[in-house]
Amino acid sequence: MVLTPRKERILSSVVTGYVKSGEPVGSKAVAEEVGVSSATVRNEMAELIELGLLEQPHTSAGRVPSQRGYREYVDRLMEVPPLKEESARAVDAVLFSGSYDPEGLLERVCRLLAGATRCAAVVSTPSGDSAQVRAVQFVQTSRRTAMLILMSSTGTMKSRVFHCDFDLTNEILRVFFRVFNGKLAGRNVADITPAFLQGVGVSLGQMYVLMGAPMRALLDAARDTVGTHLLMGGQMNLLFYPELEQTDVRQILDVLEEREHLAELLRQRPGQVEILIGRELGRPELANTSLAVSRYLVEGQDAGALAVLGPVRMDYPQVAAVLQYVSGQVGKTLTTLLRDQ
Amino acid sequence: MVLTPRKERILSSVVTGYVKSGEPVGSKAVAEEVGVSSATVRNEMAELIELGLLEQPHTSAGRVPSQRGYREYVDRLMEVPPLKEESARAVDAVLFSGSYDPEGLLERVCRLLAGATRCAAVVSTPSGDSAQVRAVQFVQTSRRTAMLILMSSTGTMKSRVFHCDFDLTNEILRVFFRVFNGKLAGRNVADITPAFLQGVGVSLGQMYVLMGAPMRALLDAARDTVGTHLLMGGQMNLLFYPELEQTDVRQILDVLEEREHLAELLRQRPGQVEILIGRELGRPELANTSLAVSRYLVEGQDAGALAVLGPVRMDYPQVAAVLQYVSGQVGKTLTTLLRDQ
DNA sequence: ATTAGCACTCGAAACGAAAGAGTGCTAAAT
DNA sequence: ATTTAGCACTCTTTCGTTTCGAGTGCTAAT
Repeated sequence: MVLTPRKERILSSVVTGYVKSGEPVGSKAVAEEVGVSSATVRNEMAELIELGLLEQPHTSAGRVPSQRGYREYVDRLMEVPPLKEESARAVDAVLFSGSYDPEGLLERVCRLLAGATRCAAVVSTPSGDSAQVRAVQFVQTSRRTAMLILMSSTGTMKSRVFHCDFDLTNEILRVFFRVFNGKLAGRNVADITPAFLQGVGVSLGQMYVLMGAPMRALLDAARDTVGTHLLMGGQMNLLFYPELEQTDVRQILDVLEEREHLAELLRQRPGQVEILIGRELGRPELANTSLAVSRYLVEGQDAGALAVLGPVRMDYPQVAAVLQYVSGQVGKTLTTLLRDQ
Repeated sequence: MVLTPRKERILSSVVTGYVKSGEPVGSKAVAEEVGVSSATVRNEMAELIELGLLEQPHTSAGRVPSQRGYREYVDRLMEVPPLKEESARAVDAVLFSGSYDPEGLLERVCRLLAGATRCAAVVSTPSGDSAQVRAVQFVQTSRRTAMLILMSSTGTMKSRVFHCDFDLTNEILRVFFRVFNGKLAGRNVADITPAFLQGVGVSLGQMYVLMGAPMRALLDAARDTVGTHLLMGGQMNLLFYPELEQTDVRQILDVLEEREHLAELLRQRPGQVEILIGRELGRPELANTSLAVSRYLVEGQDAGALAVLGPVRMDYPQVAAVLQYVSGQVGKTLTTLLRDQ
């Protein structure tokens, strides 16, 4: 689609105007911005409607961008400003405050994104597909309970408390430690399956009966390590947009609870902010929303995604700027965390 | 306030009718239920208005319970049915599934309450005021990072990962272990303050310089152990009630974010379900909501609270039944967990 | 003390007119 | 060939009016 420069300016003006006000934009307001008469603007806008880039709620109303119009704007017209110095500093502050584990970091990032964009934020944690078992630790927590900690090569730590119906002596815990680390160290976490543990069990002979509880805990922790987790925050921000009715919001949130579908949407090309507009999201419930996704890299490898869900009438340049900066910083920080190991 | 039995039946009928429909209740509907003519009901309702137990949105509309009317209903008229067998079983299933740590359990309970009542749920964890340090464990997680785990006598475990700018040898971790457990075991967790750690530091001499990071981690973990935590869930359920406008919901949720105020509201008498109605909550933003609180006991001691926040037009008997049963079971379960230690 | 009957009240829904923002089109100007 | 001024037209919004009906309050009969 090739537009004359003036049509581009008019389309941009309609988009920014509508994003700001939420009201259809009249030819007069656009004319002032573009510097031609309102009649000219009207003629041009009529053609933009022909092209399917604008819409008219009804004759004699102003114009509103169509979803294709937003697409054109996002793909070719908008400029993503660099993040303001002070905002960038605020982001960094959040990143470097607090704990040293990836999941905690990403949780803070999720809240940050929600706050900075006034939208709902979704963050996916790195998948642990390729993670290997670094070590398994046992810590006694009471006479008959202990905590199992599974540490992986990707820096995650997952713990589970388990309960045995016999007293856990130091002796027994040492045995657990020896057996688990002996069999597992260096293995792919993804290999820890019920079948695999069955196999381990057989080789243990009678000792196996003692190890049911820790094995269940291990399995659980492994599943947790391998899987991608979705963190969400700021869902309430969607209530701020009058074009999203209460019922709409409820439906949107229901869709967000379908983890598989959401995870699918986050699978975008890494390297830039990808934006999905309205019906492009493939769900009628989300037809009035847009999703901006930016994947982050850890050690140069695609690892996870940061995303923002808001109304179609979203401030795309602002959101893109935030996502771009934050995903870059998240990637760097996580890489450092990992390198350090 | 003494009401004739018939007035009681009429008030009950108005409350249940209004709770069910959300519409003002007319004399005809009540008449059918109570078995007298609508004119009689109208006369009685007029007196109930005099008494301040009912309200009339306008002449020629049906009646609506006033907040005092709800109060009367809740205090004297409603009967709390025992929880249905199957519901009780569902609750138990949630309690006994999953992990063995109190916080995890209470999180599940929170979700459960939200789902079962279609309201927002708030759960406070037991305070660790009186907790003593059972042990401090260190687990190496990478060359220069380790996890500190603080286990308390109340069964909680809080962990923090910390980072040192020197390599953590086994030797060093053993020293950490000896020092921390030597100085802390058996002490009140609440005593772990910056000042106290300063004191410990002085007695360590030069070794102190190594211990900054783990001490900060410890402090953080201790704060976490001592403090009461508020878990919340199902905030979105409030969107289901048309009488709560979008803006109202937003304000309500803002108030819920004020942890101190919320914690204050949960400080009720243990032993029964306490219900606060509308303005009794002391915040104009909450004037259209009610809170039902039930505190749970661990080892016979008041420990924490389960609560449900919904519209004033709440199904009080149902909510009370759920809370009563769940808080009983939570108390039992946590007590067992603790005893086992 | 209760109830039937009935006029009355008040909000909600339906309708219509007026106002106003913004358009589309035509003809003049550049 | 573009651009613009001018003007009639369209469609929503707003506001006042009317209508309708649920539900009441009161009175008189039971």
